Amino acid sequence: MAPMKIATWNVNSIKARLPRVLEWLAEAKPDVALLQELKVTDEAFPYEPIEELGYNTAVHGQKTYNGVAILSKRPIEDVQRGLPGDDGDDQARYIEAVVDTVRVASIYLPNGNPTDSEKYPYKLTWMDRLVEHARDLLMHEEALVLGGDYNIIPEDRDCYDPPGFASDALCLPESRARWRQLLYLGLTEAFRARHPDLTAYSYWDYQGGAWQKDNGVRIDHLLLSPQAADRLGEVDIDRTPRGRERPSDHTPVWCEIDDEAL
DNA sequence: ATGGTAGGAAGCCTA
Repeated sequence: MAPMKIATWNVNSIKARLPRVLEWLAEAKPDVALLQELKVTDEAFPYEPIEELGYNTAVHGQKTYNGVAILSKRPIEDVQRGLPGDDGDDQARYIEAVVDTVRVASIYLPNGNPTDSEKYPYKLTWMDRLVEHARDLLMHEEALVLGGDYNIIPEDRDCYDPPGFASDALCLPESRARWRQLLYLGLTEAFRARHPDLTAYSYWDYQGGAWQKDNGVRIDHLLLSPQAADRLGEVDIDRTPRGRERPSDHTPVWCEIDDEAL
């Protein structure tokens, strides 16, 4: 079998972005696509044109805000909606499922700005819950890919203007400490593992000509369990969709998971 | 220059 290509993309409204998503699926042909910020309910998700391209779908939608999905050319099994750890949290930011030999999740981690609002502590406690859930998942000792918009700039070199972002929720020490907690569990960040010295971004603001100036940040990530990291093939950021008409402000990040060794 | 742009909802919020 060919390697499994797994991509993550914050589409910023699946309705507004449908032409961009369809052409990207047809061109990039990911086996699994982890989407975030759908901004639609489950009922309003555009299943038909996506299924016509050969994708199965698992959606955890929400009106106006949030919403995540898993698209897969192979069957989707054992779908789990919502991040465990707080039954009172009704924001649709997490969906998990098994595809072939790999467990995958599509994650839309809270932004956390402004930091003097309740949004910042929500981000931090959400990350605490993610750390706890990742710890549970790693106990299974299986191939696991946690992909999504983490709203975390891991290091200053992942940002075009570190001083300008120093007090941003994407960079603050409490946010980065929780990001490192995920890494300390034994998760491997795919892009940095494959490209130790590269500067590359996955998000550019719509404002101020950020794309044209390459004023970007790298906040979309793929975190791999040891069993997935052992099978890691190529990793890259596909800048093409960001340069098109009516783009998302994010662009896809993808990796290959090779077949299991015999 | 505490602006600017995009999306969705409904005349503001989120990013």
